[in-house]
Amino acid sequence: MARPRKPLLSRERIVTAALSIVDAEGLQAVSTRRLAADLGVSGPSLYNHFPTKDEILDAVADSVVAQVDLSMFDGPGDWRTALLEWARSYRAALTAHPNIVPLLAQGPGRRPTGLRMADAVFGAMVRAGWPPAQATRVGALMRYFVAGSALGSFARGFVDDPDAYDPAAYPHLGQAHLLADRQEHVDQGAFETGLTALLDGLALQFERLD
Amino acid sequence: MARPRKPLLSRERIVTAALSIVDAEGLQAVSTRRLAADLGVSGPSLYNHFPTKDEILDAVADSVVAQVDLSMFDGPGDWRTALLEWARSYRAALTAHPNIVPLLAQGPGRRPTGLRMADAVFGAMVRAGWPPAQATRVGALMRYFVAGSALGSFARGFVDDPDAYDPAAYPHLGQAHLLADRQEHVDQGAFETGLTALLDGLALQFERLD
DNA sequence: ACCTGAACACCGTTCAAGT
DNA sequence: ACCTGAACACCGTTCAAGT
Repeated sequence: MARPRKPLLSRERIVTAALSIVDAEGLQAVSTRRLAADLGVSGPSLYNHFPTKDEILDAVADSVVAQVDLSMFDGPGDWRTALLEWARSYRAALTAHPNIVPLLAQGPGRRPTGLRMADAVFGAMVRAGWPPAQATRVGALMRYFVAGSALGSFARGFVDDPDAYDPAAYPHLGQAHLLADRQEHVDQGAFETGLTALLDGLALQFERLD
Repeated sequence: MARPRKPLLSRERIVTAALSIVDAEGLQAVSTRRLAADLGVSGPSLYNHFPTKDEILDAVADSVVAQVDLSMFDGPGDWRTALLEWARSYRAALTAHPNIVPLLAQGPGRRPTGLRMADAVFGAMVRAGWPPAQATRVGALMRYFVAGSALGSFARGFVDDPDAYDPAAYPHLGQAHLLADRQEHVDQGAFETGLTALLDGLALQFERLD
């Protein structure tokens, strides 16, 4: 074929196709040859649009974080409600693409949407009366909790097999295998419980500021 | 050489060597050939001790989680102090081997030390008076926070270069490049602030139980 | 500028062969 | 049982060649 009049690829098409593979078959299923085949081109073509495979996956992670709603930080709402809504939107974006979450480990700093998010949270917290140093911490610790909840799905680890758990070794986990079934439910409950606790605790600290 | 009288390898030696590579050069530097070379054997030898490379890395992750102190759950202390000390020990174990953290994404369920940890937390919370359903959530949400804090080091993302941050795009991040320097400090502060908030919030929920 | 096939150095894993 | 070298199908990436 050689060069067509109109480019066959674009960064956007590549990112979309890569995310499809990640969602359907996991991170490890993404190879440059496979991704290119899905797009109807040959492997090396991708290098006209991204310098490395890692940067493709970076862009995929960025596209997921871009789905997080940040509008609650513009509105007139109080900081607590804004953090609550942001955390839920953030978690929803991540759990919609769970296979991508390990990729967020590299930190959001270099990714533009991660920066935009950090900026929005920090700005809103300062506007609400948090001192800048505290505002930085609030943004970071909320992110820890949300990322951890999407990443480390506590219940996902439990196998749906009673024989997997020796009661002598794990005396309190007799019912652990039941959790596999209700994984999403457990995660959801733990997330909401933790979110409430975190915001309650931050409210106590905010009261003590003056 | 063929088979020696005494085995050259053991699961433990393999895990130790793999962790050294992960710590020094990152997850991606671990290949079966490289790992075997560090151990003075040829690549396929590893398959006498582990069925796959993934299981080697799983064992490495397990060995890190095994460093977490759980003794505070046996003692006579209150649940809040136990959770506080556990969270710090947990975070210390993970931040000592930051490159391993993305691997924890697969969940702790299948790994024996992760199960032992879940069992200890759950048992101690129930003993302290938390209803079982809540005790499960408490264990999970604490894990979210600690894993997230080790994983997503908020500050790590910031590049130590003022030009990296266009003030028009990120109006509140003018000083962001300063964070790179103080990354560990920021993370530490955010972790402690979040930990206090989380425990304060859980204490409020605990009071409302009866 | 943007795509191609060929090529490079590397992977994880299998397996027959050695002791 | 535990190690070896050879081999398989794959990888990310480079590059000269095509339009």
